[in-house]
Amino acid sequence: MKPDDVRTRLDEFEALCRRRRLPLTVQRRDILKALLERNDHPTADQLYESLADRIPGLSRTTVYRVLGLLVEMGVVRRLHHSGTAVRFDGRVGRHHHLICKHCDKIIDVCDAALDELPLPQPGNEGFEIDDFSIHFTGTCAECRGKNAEKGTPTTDN
Amino acid sequence: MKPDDVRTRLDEFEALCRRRRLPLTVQRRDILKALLERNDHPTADQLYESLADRIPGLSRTTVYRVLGLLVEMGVVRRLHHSGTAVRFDGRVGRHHHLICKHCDKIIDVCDAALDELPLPQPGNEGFEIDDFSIHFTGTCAECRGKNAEKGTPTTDN
DNA sequence: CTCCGTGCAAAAGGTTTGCACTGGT
DNA sequence: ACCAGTGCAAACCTTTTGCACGGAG
Repeated sequence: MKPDDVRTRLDEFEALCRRRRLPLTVQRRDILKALLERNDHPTADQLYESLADRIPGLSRTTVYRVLGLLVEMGVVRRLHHSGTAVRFDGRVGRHHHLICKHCDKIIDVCDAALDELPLPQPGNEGFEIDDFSIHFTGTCAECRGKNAEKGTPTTDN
Repeated sequence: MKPDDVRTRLDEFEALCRRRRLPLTVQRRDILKALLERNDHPTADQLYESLADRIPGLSRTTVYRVLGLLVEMGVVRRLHHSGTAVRFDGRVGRHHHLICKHCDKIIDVCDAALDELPLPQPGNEGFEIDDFSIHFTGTCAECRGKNAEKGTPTTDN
């Protein structure tokens, strides 16, 4: 991410912390900064490694905790957010997924129209695309029911 | 998956085993069958639990090993196949990913045309879609180079 | 007899939790 | 002085590995 964008995002984060009365600690700021500065979707451990020398007494635990907080605040995202266990899919053909962000349920979408979308080649030369899969995120019927009862459909993640 | 489809898939698997001179053991067949019969993208452990009483001495290890074999054979798929560690993404806006199936590298795709695709609502009533993200799988420039040297572009995962 | 798949147990990551300490307010 | 964030260590969960047993060719 470009330095200017990083700065903007950090400022937004700072504002968000103030609004939520959350202390903006060095660790929080630096972990977010380190994540924003790289484009390679690092793991918690990779972030820890890259920060360990800059923030001497930094603990892995803190990296995990801060990342969890950032996700909860909506400032960063988990990729493949299902707990930690790998999930398997018996369907090998092209198909897509509905992923409920409340209960992590994954529902198959077999829709020929989606499979045949006229996909523009993304400008990334050199990458040879074999296949694709669309991940729709949202709220499943079941969780909608539950949230409707509570009257809080705005459970932003 | 419908019983007929399950049967078809199991037959294909049997044929594939014969072609590869791989023994079609009870465990292999039943683990695949259990996966095909459910639509909820189970974890290895969930499959183990559902099979433990049907196949008495079944071991978790075998479930993991057989699932690995099935993936390698192309009969089933891993969802979010990056190793085991969770990866984080600093971009929270709509964007997409190129995922190299050789080195697991993830590259961001920020392409307005992709973001604005006229997406048909999948027929799944009740699911409220907030957003989506397209996962393109293939081979990154770097790995293409490596495989070209080796002359073996068929490093199937 | 040999080979390979399996089961068990132990190891190897990755992530979370309990508890004490510390820094800012 | 208080509260929340942090660090350390240990626990926990998922996955892999080493080794011995047993069944099929």
